[in-house]
Amino acid sequence: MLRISKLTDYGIVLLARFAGAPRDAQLSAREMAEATELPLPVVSKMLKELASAGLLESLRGAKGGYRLVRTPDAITVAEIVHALEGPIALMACNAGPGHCDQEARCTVQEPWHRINRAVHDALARVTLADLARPPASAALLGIQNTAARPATHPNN
Amino acid sequence: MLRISKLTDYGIVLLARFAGAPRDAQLSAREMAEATELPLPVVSKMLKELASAGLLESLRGAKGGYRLVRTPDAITVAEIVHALEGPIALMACNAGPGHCDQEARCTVQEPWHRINRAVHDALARVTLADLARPPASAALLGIQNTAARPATHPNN
DNA sequence: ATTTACGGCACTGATTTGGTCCGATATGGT
DNA sequence: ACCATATCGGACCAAATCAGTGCCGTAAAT
Repeated sequence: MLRISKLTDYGIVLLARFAGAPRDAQLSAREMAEATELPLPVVSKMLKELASAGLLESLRGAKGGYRLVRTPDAITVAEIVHALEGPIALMACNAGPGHCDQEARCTVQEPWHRINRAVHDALARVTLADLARPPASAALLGIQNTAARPATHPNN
Repeated sequence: MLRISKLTDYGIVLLARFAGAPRDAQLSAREMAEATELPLPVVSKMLKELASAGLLESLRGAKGGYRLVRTPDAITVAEIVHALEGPIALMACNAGPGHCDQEARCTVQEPWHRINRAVHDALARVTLADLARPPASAALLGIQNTAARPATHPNN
């Protein structure tokens, strides 16, 4: 299914909420759990990971919480995914040499690297600020295909 | 890690070999297993799946085997991935409505759909013919590459 | 009839995912 | 000083998925 894990998804949703909050807002795990209606332990876990990945800054003790280290427009989805799931690598060989025992006789590596790069770029073109922006203004984004095809799904 | 499963990878490698073979070549599971040095049961399993997905045609009985139904340039990587892993959906909500219980209050759906589409397009722009076309011109020689394997390959 | 090879399915072990819990530590308030 | 509130950093577990194997049936060629 080629999917991003549920936990990573949660992480992104959480970050998007930070991005949507007032600048430098500081939010606790509890607050975030309430806002998203996700179980507190999960929220807590993800916030920890995001903090240790350097995307959030943690403030301990009473009145503690987390806040964004950088501005939302300086954080890309590619970065977040990389922080939570490791390198964006569709195939093992995209994560670096030595991951694939077919390396020697594999005939498809090079095109595959191009595909991987294209996927990475697609994720890198969207920032956290874009995710926090309400639906209506989405057309302002640099990606052009929004208006034309709202109806049909890209699945298939 | 955002990865395509190993089995799907195998499937693609197998298809690429079909694409690299002479037009309408018919290859058995055993031949493919030898060529790729993958275990026969695995190869067999994947070929079955590819056949039932309609990408390969199977010919039963002695001297049986598989062959491509369409020409390599008419089969996209997106299609193959879809056939083997289901819809290309980075997030649950990309696979259709009802998959995500956050749907109501989720603020990031729309941008995410665009990302998903971009990824899909990246996969759709590469065809099996592209994968079968190795680094240089050796493709014209056909199947003999088991014996005349290129000594070096481009890395990264 | 025998051999070769696909078709379908069930099954297993290993890994990953999704989620929980707990003790330790840091901070603010009284 | 003390306590309540938070994060920190693990370990931990069940469930799902992945990767791979095996078996039996059926179809075609010789």
